Amino acid sequence: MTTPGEKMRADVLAVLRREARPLSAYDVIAALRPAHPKIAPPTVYRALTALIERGRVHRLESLNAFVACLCEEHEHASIMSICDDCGGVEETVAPELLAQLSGVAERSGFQSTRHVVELHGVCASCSGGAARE
Amino acid sequence: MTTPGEKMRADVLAVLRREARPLSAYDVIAALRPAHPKIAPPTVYRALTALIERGRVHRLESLNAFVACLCEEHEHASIMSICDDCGGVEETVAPELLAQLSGVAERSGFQSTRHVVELHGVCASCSGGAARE
DNA sequence: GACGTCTAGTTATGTTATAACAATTCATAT
DNA sequence: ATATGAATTGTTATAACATAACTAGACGTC
Repeated sequence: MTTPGEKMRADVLAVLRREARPLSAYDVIAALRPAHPKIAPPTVYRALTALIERGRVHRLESLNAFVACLCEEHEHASIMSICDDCGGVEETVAPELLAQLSGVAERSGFQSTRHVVELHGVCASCSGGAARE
Repeated sequence: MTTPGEKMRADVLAVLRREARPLSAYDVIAALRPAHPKIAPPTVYRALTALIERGRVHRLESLNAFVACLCEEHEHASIMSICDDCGGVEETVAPELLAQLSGVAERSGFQSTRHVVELHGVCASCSGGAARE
C-alpha cells in the first residue's frame, strides 16, 4: 500500500460505482460492513471528502447523498439531474452555462467558487416509458 | 385567527426576516423559544414547509438552512449566492438562465420540476472591503 | 532508536429531520 | 345541541446525517 487510506477510498468508490444511484454515507457504510466490520462514519466521510476533492464523487446537496462521477476525466462542476421517480441521476457538463451563472452573480460583485446545480424532475425512462400505476 | 397555524407561520417568518442570514430550523426554534416555550421540531418544520410552498421562504440545500424570500411577490426559482465568509445570501432572479438549465437537461428527455441553484463564494463587501486578517 | 509530524482509526456526540401517535378543532347530520 | 368523522396541530420519540476530539500508528529526521 503506497499511500494509506487508498484502499478505503477505492472500496468506497467501488461501492458507489456498483450502484448507479445516489447512496447516503450510511448506505455506503452498510455496503462496506461485510469487508470492514468495524467501519465508522468518520472513516467513510473522510474517504468521500477525498474522493470529492479528486472529482471522483459528487455530493448531491439536495439529497444528502453521493454518486460516483460518471465521466472519467472531469474535474469540473456539473449539472445533476435527479429523477424523483426512479432515483437515478444524470450528469450534464455545460461549462458555458455555469459560467453564465457565475456572471449573473458577479454583477453584484459576488465571486463564486463552487456551484451547486441540481434539477429535480422525471427522467426520460420514467416519463416516456410505461405509466407506473 | 382564521386558519390555524397562521400564527406560527407568521412567527417563523418574522424570525427569518429579522435575521438577514440563513438560519437552521433549530436556530428558529431557539429564537422562538421565549414566545413558545414548548415548541418542538415538527412544528417549525411544518411551518417552514408551508412558507416554502407559499414562496415566502427558501431552503438552502447546501447549508441545510432557511432564509426569508427577499423579493415580495416572487414565486419563481432563484439563484442563491451564499457568501462563505460572512454567511450572507443574495437572491438573483434570472428566469431565462434557469430555463436554459431546464433546456440542457431536457435534451436527454429529463423534465425538470424544481431547480436548486446555489453559488458559494465571497460577496462584494467581503472581497472588496477590508481584508479580514 | 527517540522525537516530531502527519494521517487514519475510534469513540462519542452534535445536528438535522421525520415517523407515529394523541389531542384538538371544525363541519355536518341528526 | 351533540355525536360522528375528517383534517390539522401538538407531542414524544427516534431516525438519519455529520463531525469534534482523541488515540494510535506510520514515516521521516536527527
